[in-house]
Amino acid sequence: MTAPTPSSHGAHPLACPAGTVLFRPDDACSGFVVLREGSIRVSLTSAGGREIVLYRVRPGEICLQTFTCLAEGRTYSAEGIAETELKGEVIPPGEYDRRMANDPDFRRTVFTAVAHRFADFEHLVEQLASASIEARLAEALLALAGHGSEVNMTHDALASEIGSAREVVSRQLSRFERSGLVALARGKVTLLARGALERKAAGG
Amino acid sequence: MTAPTPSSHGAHPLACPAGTVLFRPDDACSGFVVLREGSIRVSLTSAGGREIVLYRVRPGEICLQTFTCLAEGRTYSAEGIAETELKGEVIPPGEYDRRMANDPDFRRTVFTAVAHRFADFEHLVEQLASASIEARLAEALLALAGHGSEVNMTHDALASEIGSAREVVSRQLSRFERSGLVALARGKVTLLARGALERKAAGG
DNA sequence: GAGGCTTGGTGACTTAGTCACCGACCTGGT
DNA sequence: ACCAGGTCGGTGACTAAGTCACCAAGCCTC
Repeated sequence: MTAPTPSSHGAHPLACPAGTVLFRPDDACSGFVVLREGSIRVSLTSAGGREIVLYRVRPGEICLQTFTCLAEGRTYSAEGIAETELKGEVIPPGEYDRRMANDPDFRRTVFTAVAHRFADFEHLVEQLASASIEARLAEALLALAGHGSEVNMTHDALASEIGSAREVVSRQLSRFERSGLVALARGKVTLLARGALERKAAGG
Repeated sequence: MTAPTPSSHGAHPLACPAGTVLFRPDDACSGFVVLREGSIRVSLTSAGGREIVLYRVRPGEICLQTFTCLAEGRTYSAEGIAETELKGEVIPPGEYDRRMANDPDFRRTVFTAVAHRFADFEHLVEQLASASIEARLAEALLALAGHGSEVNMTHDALASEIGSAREVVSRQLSRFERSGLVALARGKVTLLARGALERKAAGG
């Protein structure tokens, strides 16, 4: 998959530091974000204060929220935060519409990205509806560690990743630690046994 | 919102009785369904046998599964069943691509529908992540009853609607019945107090 | 190095989900 | 009509998950 190539006309540059709030619920959408560098975390916070991370936008991917807002002319319903420094372009709504109509490559890229996101969403629903905390946490740790073996996040942040509560995550991490699967330190989880975690993630 | 107008070329008619399985996980997608009459229930069944209804396709709406399959050239990941007799057309993949490229109205309709579906999905995730069974069941009953006041479904089917278990639904329904919110009969729930149910659905 | 904030740990409790089982109801056949 | 087998719903007992209240350890700033 390639990122949509930004047009030289209409698009304006996007550059902001880590921690920037890009959008909140009820914000109007200022344009279609084409990310070149960095990572955006998109999350929902329910009435009870429970937060859940829906997905992350990385270079070459799209922000589904933004797509939805542009297609229906509505406001955002989730929150988007820059997890790292961001670089990219913002294609304003008019320009976005024009390119969707006239640029087949752009259109195809957007579609494929939307479809892909949807598959992720389905996975999220399936996990929420039927996977154990043990499995969801193991999966999240593996995903967040990437190729490395460290996850630098608080238990609270991990709870948001899987849509659960901090205490629940703490207790599950303790169990993982006692089984020798991870090592714990303040704000950090070190994976010691990927294989075993993968088995847990698969529900074994 | 208007349904995409079927082309006189390429599309072939769809007509099948209630209960027909339209697609299962891993099936290839035979084309884009434009529904004129009826209702398709799309659900996921996880490894543990837990089923959850993702959404229903009604006239003027689209099947997101199908969109995903066509956009990425992949197989289905969920199951689609005709809840009622269906009438409509199937637009084969090639024709679908052509119309997405050349027919702005068709394209806009598909986009809007995809965006709308996504909003529903987000709501589902939010509910799964943080709403109580009481609230989810109340909401489901109100949605399933529509303008009427009867829901002709078994407790098992209701459990699939909210991604829970039959026993849990039975117990919650008993509580609703004791509070005078519903009346219960085999395979049927009658809503007696919509207002109170609406309050429950909102988390009150 | 004291005070305040963030992070994590824990016990007690509530809510939800699972398992096993039973009884009521429905349907079709004889 | 009666019975057999299937579907549907109810229930007790247990486990898993989420909530609430609180405390202790680390960390940061002044």
